[in-house]
Amino acid sequence: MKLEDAIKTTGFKSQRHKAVVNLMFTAYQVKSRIAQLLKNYALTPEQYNVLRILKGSHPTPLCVRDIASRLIERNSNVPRIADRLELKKLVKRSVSPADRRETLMQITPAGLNLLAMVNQAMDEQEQQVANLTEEQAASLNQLLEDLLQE
Amino acid sequence: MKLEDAIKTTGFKSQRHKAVVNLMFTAYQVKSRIAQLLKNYALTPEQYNVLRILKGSHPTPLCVRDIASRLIERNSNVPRIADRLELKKLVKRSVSPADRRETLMQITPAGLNLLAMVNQAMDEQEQQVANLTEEQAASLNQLLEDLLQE
DNA sequence: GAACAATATATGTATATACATGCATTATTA
DNA sequence: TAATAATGCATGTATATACATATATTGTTC
Repeated sequence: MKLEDAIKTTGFKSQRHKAVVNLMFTAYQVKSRIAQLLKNYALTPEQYNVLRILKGSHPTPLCVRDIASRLIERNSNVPRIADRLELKKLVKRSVSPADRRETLMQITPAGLNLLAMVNQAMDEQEQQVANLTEEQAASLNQLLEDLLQE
Repeated sequence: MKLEDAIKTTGFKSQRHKAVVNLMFTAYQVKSRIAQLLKNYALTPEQYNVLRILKGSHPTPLCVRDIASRLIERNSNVPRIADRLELKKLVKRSVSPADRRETLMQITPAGLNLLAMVNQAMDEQEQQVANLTEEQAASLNQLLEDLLQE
């Protein structure tokens, strides 16, 4: 569905104005599609992101601050996301011996298995999530980078 | 800050993959900038969007369903956002005479005043929120539209 | 027109965001 | 080294999202 129809707008005052709304709309739609896919595995997008980060460093554990610094949403509350992942036995936590203030997190074998299944499903549906050629994607990346420059 | 530095990633497997992450990241950054600006007026982005929608139809009131259908985030809980706006006396609610199931919402003069101030601040800072020329914005709009096509 | 279905909104619960505060631990410095 | 500052995380509160359910009202149909 086109943006104007989706949010019942008749017009934008400029392409720039439309682009800001379009950016929010498109990000929301893509996130929703990903969330739907993840629902089959009882994961939220945030839990999935934390699992991916932990897989990236596996078997080396990461402390809470390290995980937070790799998340897009900087105010995500990693301890509470970790609570839910730990309940599902997808990660385990331990106190760092080097600095007892730090909580180390590590993905479990169950977490790795689940992530492998999710990633396969993601790969299979990648064009349904975001239908772009490599050339279009490169253009988009450049524009998004420009957009944030002040 | 560049995307790779911001989320401490060393590489993406494709431009397409990077574009999906970049889309989320950029939308989050822009929304955060807007949220910061709105904080000066004690509004959340969601409250601001509802106010804008009500201003668009003013003085004609809208029912809850009409507002929801104009929001990007379709699962926003309009009754509860309305609770907060009503507490601040920025909107008023009434039961529809035509259909007593419907709750009509209308922006108040105080709401219109606040919105006028916010919109002026937005206009003054628009390049800080999203730094794009009209040409770049048009390209971005086309790419975002393509992205969602299945 | 009574019974049932559909609709509109409100409300409840789980998760997440945004931000403040508190506690334990480590680092600094006088 | 004792006092203080800084750090890392957990936890509390307000708001929002996602979705299920409840209630009131309206529409439909026999």
